Amino acid sequence: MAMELQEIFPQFNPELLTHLQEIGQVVEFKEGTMLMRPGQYFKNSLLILEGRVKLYRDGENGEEFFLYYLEKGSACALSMICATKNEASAIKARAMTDVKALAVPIQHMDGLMKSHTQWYYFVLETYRSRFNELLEVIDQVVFHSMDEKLEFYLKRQFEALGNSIPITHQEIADDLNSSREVISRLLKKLESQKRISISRNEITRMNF
Amino acid sequence: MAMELQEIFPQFNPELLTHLQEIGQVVEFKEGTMLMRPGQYFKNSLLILEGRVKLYRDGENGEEFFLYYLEKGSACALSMICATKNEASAIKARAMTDVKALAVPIQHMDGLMKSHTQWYYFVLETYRSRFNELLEVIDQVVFHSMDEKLEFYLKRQFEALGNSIPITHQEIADDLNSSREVISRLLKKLESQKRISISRNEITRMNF
DNA sequence: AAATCTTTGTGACAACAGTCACACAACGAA
DNA sequence: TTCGTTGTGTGACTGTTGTCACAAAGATTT
Repeated sequence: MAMELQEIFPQFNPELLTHLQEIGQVVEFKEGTMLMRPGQYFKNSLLILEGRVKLYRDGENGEEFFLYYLEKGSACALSMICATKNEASAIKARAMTDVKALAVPIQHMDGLMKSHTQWYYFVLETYRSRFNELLEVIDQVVFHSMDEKLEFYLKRQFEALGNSIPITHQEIADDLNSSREVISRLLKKLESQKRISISRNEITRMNF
Repeated sequence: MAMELQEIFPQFNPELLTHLQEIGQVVEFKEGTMLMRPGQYFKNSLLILEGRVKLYRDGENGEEFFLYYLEKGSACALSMICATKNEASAIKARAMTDVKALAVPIQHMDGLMKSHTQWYYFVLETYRSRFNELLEVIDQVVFHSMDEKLEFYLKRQFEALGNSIPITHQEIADDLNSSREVISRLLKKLESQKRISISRNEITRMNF
């Protein structure tokens, strides 16, 4: 486990890693589990050790809009932010695979920040990159039409999941807050341009 | 000036305030000036002392989408984030009024974080609230139609500027990345519902 | 007062996205 | 195999938003 942690967080020095192991606890989530629900309070900040977590923004009528993924080596910015303020979260997180994470109780956050420069940088960098990710999402929804949003979406999925995404048109539609028919049509267009290939439950990258 | 700072940042203790005054420098911006352009690098983190700054996200074709305002007592999250990472910014900031700000050189950020708990909380709180603000913006553009976006927009303007907003329909359209005609029509509808009243260069709150 | 510029109002139309209805294909279970 | 379930394809229609053209009202300058 010491080895493991060090590989996942190479930017942390041994003392910090040891400290994290002492105060943290490894927790596991089964695929499909919700790690976080809107309105829930945090007692821990989560560092992802293994697996993939999908973050959504929740609409008032149960819609779910895809924001970004968290993977090995990243932390949930919200769990850190809300944790420190003991505030309710505004997003939903679902384990896309079985997930292993290190839960660091929030009461240790202040101490870590002060005693470990690397932790402090890590937290700031986490905020910064999530913030930028949100800004990119805003770009997409504000300045682009559905076909461009879909391309952006697929690009991000390919980056995270490889050259073949196991997903239904309906799920894409949900992630983009659109409708299945629209997505199907746009996918057909991309397929006819030889940029992707479509089969049941799967989209494969070609000239993308 | 000591008095002034203390009033604007009542959560800071005297030592922190003194320290900030020593290392920081008061800078002024005339109305209309850009405090920040996309691609620009930061050397300072800005604390707003006076005036109102409008933050935009920039589109690829020169569009500007309104994100939020910064006012007295708040800091630019981006200037702190990007500052610490020495990264280029992705948003535009324009002084809506004459603005006075305290510029804190980035090389002092680490020290401040470590030596002043209140500064550390301030920075985290700044991130947290901007982050939530972005999430709310995403809500609006993703889940709502133009008339609802306009209502949300007006609500925020009324909150920031009082019961009368000096603005043209064209400017609103730009802020929402829509078109003047659409906004005019929707405003007319709100006026016919007695929720606002419209006159040239001005929108006044009624039952809003 | 006349001329000009800016802002707002409005109808007609086009384009895109969302909805409905329904057919059909792929897959798994009985 | 057959049946039922899930996923995909497609045409017709609707509603919202964006665009164009132009008129009119309100400011400002001369």
